[in-house]
Amino acid sequence: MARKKRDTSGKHQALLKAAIDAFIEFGFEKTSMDQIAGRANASKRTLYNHFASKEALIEEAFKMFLADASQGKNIDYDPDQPIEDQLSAFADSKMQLTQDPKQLGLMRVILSAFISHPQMAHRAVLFSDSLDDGLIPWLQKANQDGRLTVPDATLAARVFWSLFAGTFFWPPLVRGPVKKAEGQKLKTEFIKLFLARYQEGSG
Amino acid sequence: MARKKRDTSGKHQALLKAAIDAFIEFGFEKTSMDQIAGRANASKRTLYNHFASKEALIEEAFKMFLADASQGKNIDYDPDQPIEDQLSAFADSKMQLTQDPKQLGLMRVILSAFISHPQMAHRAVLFSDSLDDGLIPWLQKANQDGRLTVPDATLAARVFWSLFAGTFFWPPLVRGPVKKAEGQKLKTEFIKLFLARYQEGSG
DNA sequence: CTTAAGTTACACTGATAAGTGTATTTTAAG
DNA sequence: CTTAAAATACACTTATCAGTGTAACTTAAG
Repeated sequence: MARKKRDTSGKHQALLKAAIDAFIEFGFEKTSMDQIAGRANASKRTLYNHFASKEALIEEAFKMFLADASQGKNIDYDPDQPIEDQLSAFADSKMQLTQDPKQLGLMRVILSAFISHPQMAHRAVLFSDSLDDGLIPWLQKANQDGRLTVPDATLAARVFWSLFAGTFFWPPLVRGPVKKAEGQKLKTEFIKLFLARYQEGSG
Repeated sequence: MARKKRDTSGKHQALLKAAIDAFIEFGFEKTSMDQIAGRANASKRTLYNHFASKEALIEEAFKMFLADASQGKNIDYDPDQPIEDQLSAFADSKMQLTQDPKQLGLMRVILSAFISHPQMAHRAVLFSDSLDDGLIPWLQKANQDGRLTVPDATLAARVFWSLFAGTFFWPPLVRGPVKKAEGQKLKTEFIKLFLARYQEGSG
């Protein structure tokens, strides 16, 4: 006889959104639960009815980030498109992650939480790492197609991601977005580097 | 007639060291000034006589880090040594930065402080960036020597650092050191990539 | 309308912590 | 030894904040 149960997902989302916005603006440590409740036009008690603790909030925020980040994760292999154009498009889609101030802000918050709350560190593997996965099948297809020579697609994907993340993912977390013109120049060079190794097939 | 002035640098260093150790162990936010003073066997008042605030302490710690990091910054070009061996040695010296748990801890603390205290962000440029400088003169010499084709040594140095930092510098800050065997495999691949582009001279 | 789920207001606990003021004691330079 | 610099003990102010308890109020489902 489960009686009445109301849909409270609206409040739930509003509270979570308010928390994320506040974390981005003031940082995790400096945001109080009162602030969050106020921002969501809710009472603190309601906030605690939805989320057991402040940490539960950042956990939820992290889940949202992961969901967002895996959007547009895949790169579709197109046999008729130049290899470098496809790689370039893939790189662009990843670079957007740290070009959007909102997403960048959220990533900073999460990064900071990982660093100062070692209990969360076990989740840290997911941060940034799964971002290269989408490239693996693409590399395998390009390899089968004879347009690249990639004996180990997993390794090559990690190389590609290391190269890009070392400029377009990690540094912006500390310093803010990379400048457009500079970014393009580096991106072009990175792709040349990648193709120099995997296009002609050196041992 | 400046009278007596005693050398208090001993206490000063002890306090700073205690602060750094505590920051590494508990994190910046969770370390109290009382803890630091206690750890240095000093009174809190003395701590405040040496350092105006908690932030002054992290600033000092950052200066120490910069001093340490620029040690062994240079790579000496040797015309008789194989190119890849020299690059490998350079890479090793940089990789050590994040292999030492103590240094890694300090970098995490500093990174976290940068992220959660935007006032310090203007200093963030120095974090990680100057690390590739030492490579530029080496590349120029190798270029003059005809063993590499590097039209733009600054660009190539940035590429090299991006490639390595994307695996050996940034991720360890979040997840801890890279596993030895895996690290060697990736390092080798990175050097092959670098040489594929800059050894034979593609446009 | 009835009623229980959900929300609010608000007071409160318990704890931590940055930074200061000051009188007193220790230490080392001259 | 003398004396001023440096260190200490310690009480104190001011503030913040996570999380709880509870009684009253609002809302929507049946």
